[in-house]
Amino acid sequence: MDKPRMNSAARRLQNRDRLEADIVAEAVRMFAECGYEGTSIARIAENAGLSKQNLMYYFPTKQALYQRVLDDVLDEWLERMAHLADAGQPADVLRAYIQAKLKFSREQPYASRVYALEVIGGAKLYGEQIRDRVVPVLRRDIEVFEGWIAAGRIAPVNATHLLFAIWAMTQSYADFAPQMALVLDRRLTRKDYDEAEQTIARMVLAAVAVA
Amino acid sequence: MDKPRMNSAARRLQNRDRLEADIVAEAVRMFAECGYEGTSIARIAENAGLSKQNLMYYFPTKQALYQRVLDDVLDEWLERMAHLADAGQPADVLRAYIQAKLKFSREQPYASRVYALEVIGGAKLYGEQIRDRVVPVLRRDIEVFEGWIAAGRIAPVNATHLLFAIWAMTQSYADFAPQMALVLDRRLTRKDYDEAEQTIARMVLAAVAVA
DNA sequence: GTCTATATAGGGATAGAC
DNA sequence: GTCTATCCCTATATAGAC
Repeated sequence: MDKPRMNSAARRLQNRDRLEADIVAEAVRMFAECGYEGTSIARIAENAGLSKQNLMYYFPTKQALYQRVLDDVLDEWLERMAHLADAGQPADVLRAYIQAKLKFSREQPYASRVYALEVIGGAKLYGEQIRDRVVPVLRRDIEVFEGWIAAGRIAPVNATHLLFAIWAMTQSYADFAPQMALVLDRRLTRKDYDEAEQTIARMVLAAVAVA
Repeated sequence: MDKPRMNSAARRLQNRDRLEADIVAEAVRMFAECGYEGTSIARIAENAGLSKQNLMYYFPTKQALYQRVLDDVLDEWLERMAHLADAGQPADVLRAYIQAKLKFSREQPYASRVYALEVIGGAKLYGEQIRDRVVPVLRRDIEVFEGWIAAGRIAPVNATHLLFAIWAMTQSYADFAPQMALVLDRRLTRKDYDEAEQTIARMVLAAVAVA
């Protein structure tokens, strides 16, 4: 991937991108585990392998780093969830939606948790972005459901609460995984996620009366 | 309620109980809004109407106060949820369970959120109590579901994931209420909770194939 | 861009008078 | 039980040398 003849300015930019990505990855993990206030930039820097002052060269304030973390979380999530409701049979779309959201919980648990922590705390630092980037997507999904109902393609359920339910069930496999692990007396495995997907899909599809 | 002839020792105890309850109530709210590290005992004390040093007379450390907060949250929750699965038709028990859990989310959103924050963070400070007090209850519920399946009273679903799903859907009406408010462009009302209850019950009952 | 040094604030916790 | 005063630590952020 590295072009040997790349000029120095481009190499500098690439190094910077890589370093920033390392910092953000460590920040996601720590913000998820310890919360915003419980995480110090010194420990993020230490775990990312640079000094606190050096980290602050790349991210001038803790809030800037936090915003960047949530920006990246949303970028990744929106990219994965895009175009899911565009077309197809309701049952297939719903199954794909559940599968994609659950996959995100499994593959990016820290991202899911950072987002959840922000929402639970009242979205005090990131509410505007949620309003601008997340809410329109959710509203569009609800409209898709309502279109299906109007067309008689699924049973008449409350589309808003149906979406909230799907979101809640899939999200909890990231957020509440620690409690699930205590109940199961072991960490969640890939098989658990597959069984979760089947159970959730069964509930949703049975409620809207499509196979 | 106050007996005029109550002796001074009893009155002192009662005042202490009331003051501690005020402190805990304020602590629940602040821990839910700002997290453990984001909440200072000075601000809890200020909002509860006493000095920081005086608060520390009643709760010697911040952790002690936090433990007390979670103890009280669990007490309240366990009391409300007790005896729900003891008897009755599966459909009635499931409906009552959903209703009770959802009512807790509506009436004690801060309690739900403090608990959620602790779990999301990996239950680092309260994991042992969750293991001792919550997990046995959840396992018993799962066994009840499995008993119904074995007896052919409900369809054969994955009982564990069914319970996780019910927990997730009801819990989210406390934890994710801020995001729901953004989607609806208004705060959740009693009517929203009623509609949520109907939608969740519909999903659960349809999945286990009982009316 | 990375380092040493430091400013400045706030937090939890303690001591001791009353 | 409540107050004043204070210790000690950690945190974010900044200044300036190299």
